[in-house]
Amino acid sequence: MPQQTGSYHHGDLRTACLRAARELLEEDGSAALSLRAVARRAGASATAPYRHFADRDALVSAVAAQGYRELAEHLTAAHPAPRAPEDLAAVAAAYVRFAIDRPALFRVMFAEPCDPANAERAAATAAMWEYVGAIVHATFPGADREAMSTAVWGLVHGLAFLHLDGKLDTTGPATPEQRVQAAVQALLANSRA
Amino acid sequence: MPQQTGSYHHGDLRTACLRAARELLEEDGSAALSLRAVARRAGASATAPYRHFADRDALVSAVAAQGYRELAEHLTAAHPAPRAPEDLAAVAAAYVRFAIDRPALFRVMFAEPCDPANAERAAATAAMWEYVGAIVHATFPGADREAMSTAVWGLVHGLAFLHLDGKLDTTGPATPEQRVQAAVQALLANSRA
DNA sequence: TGTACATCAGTGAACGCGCGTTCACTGATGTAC
DNA sequence: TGTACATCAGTGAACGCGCGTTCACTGATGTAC
Repeated sequence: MPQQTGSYHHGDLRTACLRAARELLEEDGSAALSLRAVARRAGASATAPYRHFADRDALVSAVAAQGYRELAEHLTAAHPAPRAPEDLAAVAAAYVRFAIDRPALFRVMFAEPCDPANAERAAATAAMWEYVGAIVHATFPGADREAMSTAVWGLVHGLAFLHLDGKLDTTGPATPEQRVQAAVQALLANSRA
Repeated sequence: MPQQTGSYHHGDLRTACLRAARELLEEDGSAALSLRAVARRAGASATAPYRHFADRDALVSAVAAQGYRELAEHLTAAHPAPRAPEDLAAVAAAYVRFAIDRPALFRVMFAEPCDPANAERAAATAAMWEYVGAIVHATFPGADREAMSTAVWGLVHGLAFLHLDGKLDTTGPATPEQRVQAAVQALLANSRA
């Protein structure tokens, strides 16, 4: 029976690789992840990761999947049960904050071409949809759930990328959170008028 | 006096490189552009582009700038002078259509790390902001222009990326345009209720 | 408890690849006389 | 018009790089007796 946490040669190279990948992403700021660099950082030979990942794509997908889970936790922490538009704006701000704090990870999660059939990624995306759908439904019970979910995710996702790519004028004193909340509220307030 | 359109060795390698880059982007679907591949496709030696571009980044920025100009034209063509939310939804749909039809170019424009100081890119971004600001102001004269522009660009931008990255459930019969318009309208309609 | 064996995580050399960039060059074009 | 020269776009060899992946291997660990 193989042991999970034992002290085989490395101990837990799979976890070490994921941690190394995260470190590299955060240091570089670039979303480019190489198997060799990850192995190096994990203190293993260049080919050791092949014992744990079928190929480079599998490593990248595993990192992305981890990111999806963390994002879900981060959003839940921002507001456990959003019911009002203001709650939703807080979650939106948290989404953008997550992207700004982990730009390379966020790009790996969303802007990197990858195997679309990867089960871990597909499951994570589905979970994200379920989450967005649920809070949208709680906030706008009467709305077309699918359309509204698409709009809300689109909005926060776009705000995240515009921040990441420096497309927003950040010369003012406003924080990203303030900008996001102002944008969301402007949309709602104005369409009410 | 150097002639612009003459028949020097190649004629107009700069233009040929840009065209080659576009072809490669459209064929690959990948946003990765290499100077060597571009030169090859343009029928020149690997180093010929250095007569026209300082380095790889300059080439990529030139391609991106071209993309920004084309996007602006594309949006203007979708609706010359948007004044109502419906007009805006049409422009939003055009934005997403542009991204779907030229995914690799769109990624080069927005999701590729690049020299943020590049003048051509900065100018294109500024022009984009002016355009969005103008149509937002025409459609919602009373709104906070900056916040509303941020929200609108964020929304369409996010919808574009979610489509590009296959994060939307596309199993239904709806076209991307319909999905985008439904999303935009859901947001407006519901916040009115 | 001790020994022989099986497993398999990790190694390290090697492969072929395409890349960005440099450099001295060549040769077609344009220009001065 | 003809010749000598200057310009400079494009060439091709070469550099050093990091990459993904393969392969036969080694050696620590766990297991059966």
